[in-house]
Amino acid sequence: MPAIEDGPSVPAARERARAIPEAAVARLAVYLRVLSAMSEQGVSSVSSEELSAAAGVNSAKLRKDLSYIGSYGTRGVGYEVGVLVDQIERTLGLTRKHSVAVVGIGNLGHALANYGGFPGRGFPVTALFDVDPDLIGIPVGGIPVHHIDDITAVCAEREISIGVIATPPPAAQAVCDRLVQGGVECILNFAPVVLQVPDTVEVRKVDLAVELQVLSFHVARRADQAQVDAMADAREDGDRTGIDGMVVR
Amino acid sequence: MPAIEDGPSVPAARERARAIPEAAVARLAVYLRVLSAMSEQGVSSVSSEELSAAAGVNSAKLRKDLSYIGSYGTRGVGYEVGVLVDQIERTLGLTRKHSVAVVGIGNLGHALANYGGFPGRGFPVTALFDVDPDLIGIPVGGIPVHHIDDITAVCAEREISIGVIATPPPAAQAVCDRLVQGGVECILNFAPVVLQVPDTVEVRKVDLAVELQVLSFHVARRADQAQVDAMADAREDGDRTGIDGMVVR
DNA sequence: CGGACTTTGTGCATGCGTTCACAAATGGCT
DNA sequence: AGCCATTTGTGAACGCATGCACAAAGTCCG
Repeated sequence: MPAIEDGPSVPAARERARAIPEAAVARLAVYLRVLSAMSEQGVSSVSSEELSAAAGVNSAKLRKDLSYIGSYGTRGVGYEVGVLVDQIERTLGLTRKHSVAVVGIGNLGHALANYGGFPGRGFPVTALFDVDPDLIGIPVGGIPVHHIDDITAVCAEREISIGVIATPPPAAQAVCDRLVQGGVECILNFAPVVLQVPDTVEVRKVDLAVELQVLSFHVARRADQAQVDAMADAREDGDRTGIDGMVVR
Repeated sequence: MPAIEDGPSVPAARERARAIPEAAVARLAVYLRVLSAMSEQGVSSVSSEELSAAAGVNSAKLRKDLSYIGSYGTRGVGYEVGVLVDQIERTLGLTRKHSVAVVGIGNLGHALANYGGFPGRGFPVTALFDVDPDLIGIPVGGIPVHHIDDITAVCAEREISIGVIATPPPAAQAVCDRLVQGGVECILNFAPVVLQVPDTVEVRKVDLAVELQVLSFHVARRADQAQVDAMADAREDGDRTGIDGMVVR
């Protein structure tokens, strides 16, 4: 175990963080949840094979993902659940609490606010905002609702690090601008709008319509494939099938 | 023009669908929304440059994405908005309506049910399910709630093509199994659980906790980077900074 | 104590997706 | 009619992520 050794040690550990592929980060979060569940069930050790199966990924990929955060496994044995949980939490920055603000207390906003201390601890929702005068002042999920005009001030004051936008599309960009002005550098956007932000700000988008449309694409692809198959079959006995014939199986 | 020649002819048009990268499909959905908005504003023609800017992507990528669905642009001019909308809708399979079932009428389920005919038409929510006896029979967003024991029967009967899981984590797998048994081949999963499904079924996952944790990672990365910068500065005048010193700016 | 077995960590090849850069095509202008 | 400006469509290079396959490392058992 090296002493302090300055140069390489600390920055190396820090810069490694930059090298983790985005996709791997998302998977680490999944591993973390699985590991937490195991930990609660008293499992103390796990192999890459078991963990990867539980997380639904390839075991080699899992090991590579874990290697991004360091070598915490024991060859011939596996990983210690507790150690892995700690290391992943550290890598994901979950050792510090991140205050979350939710803007737009419609159906979705309600759902988010009531999550309370978000799934898998560590994300206290500490501020809510809306335009509707009827909502302001009334607590939702124990948290009072402020007017969106106060976003900038409140976010700056409470050092909000993550802003969640759950407003109707037309309001999203204006809300986003205020969040940014209030010092928020990470935004989770549920509004179906492409947000314009300075490149110091990180945006992640959850778009229901897109998700459904991607699924729709797969339904269509499947139907087409079934049709192609049917035509291949039909060709064998004379090709009697109409081009737009629908195949139900 | 080849006669039957097996492979190429009709299947070519169909197989193209299979060749569209998943990532491109998701972007097509975004383009579609932007285009619809333009169409409503009376814009009839658009260049790849304009459209890509509005969608927040590189113009070359946009053109390549559009090329996956065919050549519908005019060189020197651009694309006709209406044509593009039609073609994308066709590719995404939006010409047929896809009935959607939502399972789990908690906060999130409510939000989903009340979306009504989902953002950007074409996804009527036609069935709701929950376990809570108090909810059953009472309409939410105009749609009556059934018991989850009836999932299989109702889905089969109404030819539901997309199932949305918005239940607590422990219930998710069982619900999923019933949806699959009812003939649902596409599932949108909001529960933080890795679903096990036959590989004929397509699952897309929306995981709030993962999204937040990825953002958290970025916050941490940024803080670390600031720290590294600060240490580099400090080193110049003697390196007095403690290793775990936090840098607030 | 040594050998066999297990499991990690990773170099390498493969494949996919993104980006560049340019030829081909089209409309408008003189 | 011919040329120029513009913009598409795509071949090719690049880069990243995935998956394989194996050496290194460690445990367990006889």
